[in-house]
Amino acid sequence: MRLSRYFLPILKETPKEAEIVSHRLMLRAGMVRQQSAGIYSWLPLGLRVLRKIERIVEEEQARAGAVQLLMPTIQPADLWRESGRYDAYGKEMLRITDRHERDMLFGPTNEEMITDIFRSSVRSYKDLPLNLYHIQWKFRDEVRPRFGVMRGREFLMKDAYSFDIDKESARHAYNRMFVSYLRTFERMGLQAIPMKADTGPIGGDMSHEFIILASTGESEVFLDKALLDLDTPAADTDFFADLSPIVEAWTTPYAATDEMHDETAFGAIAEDRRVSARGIEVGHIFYFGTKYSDAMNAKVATSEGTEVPVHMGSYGIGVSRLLGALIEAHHDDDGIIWPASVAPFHVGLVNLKAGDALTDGACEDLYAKLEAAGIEVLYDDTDGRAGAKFATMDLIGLPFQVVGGPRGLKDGLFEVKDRATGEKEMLSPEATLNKLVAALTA
RNA sequence: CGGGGUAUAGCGCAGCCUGGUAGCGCAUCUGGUUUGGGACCAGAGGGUCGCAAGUUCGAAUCUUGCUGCCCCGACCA
Repeated sequence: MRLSRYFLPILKETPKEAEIVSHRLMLRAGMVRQQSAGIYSWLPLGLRVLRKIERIVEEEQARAGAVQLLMPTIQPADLWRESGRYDAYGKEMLRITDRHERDMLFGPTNEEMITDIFRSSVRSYKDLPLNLYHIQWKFRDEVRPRFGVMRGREFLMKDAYSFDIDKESARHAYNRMFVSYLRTFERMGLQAIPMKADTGPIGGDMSHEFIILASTGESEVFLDKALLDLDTPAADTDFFADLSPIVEAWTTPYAATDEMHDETAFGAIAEDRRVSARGIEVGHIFYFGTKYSDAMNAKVATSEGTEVPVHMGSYGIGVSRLLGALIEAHHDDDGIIWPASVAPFHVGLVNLKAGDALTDGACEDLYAKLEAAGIEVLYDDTDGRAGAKFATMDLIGLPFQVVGGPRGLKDGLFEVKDRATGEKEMLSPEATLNKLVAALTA
C-alpha cells in the first residue's frame, strides 16, 4: 500500500479525552475515531488489525472444532422473554421499537438466539457435540464507557456456544475451548493466564477468565510464576483426545484476580514464585448447563430414546478490546510495537527523498519484491521530511522499518530497523528481502 | 447511578474573574528557502465561542435550564 493513496490521519497531539496509553495511541495512529461515548469508527489501519485478530481467532476456533455462523445484531424481544432475561437484563440492554411497534433489541449476547437455532434443527445425540460461534458486534449500554475500545458500548466479540448431551461431554467441549484460547492469545504475542472465575449459581470449576498481563492493566492479579513458564499447546494437538492433562497443568498453579484472590493460598506458594501484576481480561469461558435449554425447551434424544435438555457452555473473546489490550502490552514512548501476527502491515518502507531517481528506483523495486513475497508493506512514497516520516513509522509500530535514503543508497544499501529492539543495520536490497522474508513468513 | 471536571477553528489551548464584537501553537492552502529524527520565512483560508432562554445599549464573558464529553467510584467482554 502506498501511503500517498492511503488514509492515515495521524495526530501529533493527543486528544484530551484519551487518558490511557492504548486509547491515546489508537487515536494518534489514526486507527479509530470516536463517534459517541464508547462507540468508534474503525479507520483503515485499525480495521486491518481487527481483521488480523479475527483471522487468528477463526483459525484456532476451527482447529478446536467450532463452526462459524453469523447471527444478527438486532434481535426480537420475544426470544429474551422466553429465557426471562428481557426483564432481568436492565438498562444495559439497548431496546428498540420497530415501525410495527414490535419490541426489538440490539444484542448484548446471543445465548437465546443460538439456543433457538439449535432447537429448531437438532434433535438427536448423534448430532452432538456441536460448537457454533460467530464474530459479531454487540451493544451494552454501559453507564460509563471508558478506556477507548477496551470498554466500549459497541464492541466486537467472538462468542461460541457448545451443545452436549451431558455434563461430562460438556467438560470436553469446555476443555477444547480452554486449549484453543491458550493458542489464540499466544499467537497474538500475548501472555494470557487462565484464572478461575466466579461461576455464580451454576457452581463447579468450569469458568475461567483469560487475563493478559500488562503493567497498565485494569485489575490486580496474583499468580504462581510457574504459569509463565508453561508451554502453549502445539498446533497439532488432537482436540478430540483427552485434553484434561493440559487443562490441569494450566489450572493447578495458583492464579486469581483480586475478586477471587485467596491470600492464604497465595501465601503458601514459595515466595520467589509469587507474582502480583496487573491484567486485562480478554476472554471468558463458562459452562452453564441447562439454564437456557430448560427455559427454551431445547431437547435432544439420547441413545436410550429419552429426551433431555442439552448442556451448554459459552466462550467469549473480546475482539475489539484486544486491540487496546495488545497496545497496552506492546508499546513504548514513541508509539505502538505490533507483534508481527497482528500488525496492520509487516513493513514500513520509507523513501526519504521521493522524486529522486535513485531512491524512487530502489524503493519501488524493493516494494514490488516484498509484496511479491507475500509481505504486507506500507510504502511511504510521500515527499515529507525525514523526521516526520520516522516519527510516524514509530507511532504506528510496524515490526520493521526499511529506510531508503540517498545516503545509504549511493552505496546500494537500505537501513533496516527492528521496531521492537530499535536495532538498525545497513543491508543490500537482496539481504533486506531475505531478512524480511525469513523473519515474517513462517 | 453518586462525586468531580470540561465544552472557544481539524487537534491542543488562551481569553471569562473586571461585558465592548475572538486570539495563539500545530495542522491545511500558496510562494520561496530547506531536506537522514516531528524545518524556516512570507502570505492566505477556516470559528452559530455546545444548545436555549434571560440580564444588558452591548454577552465567549454575568444568570438559569438543558445537552455532549472526560475523570474517580459502583458495574461489566
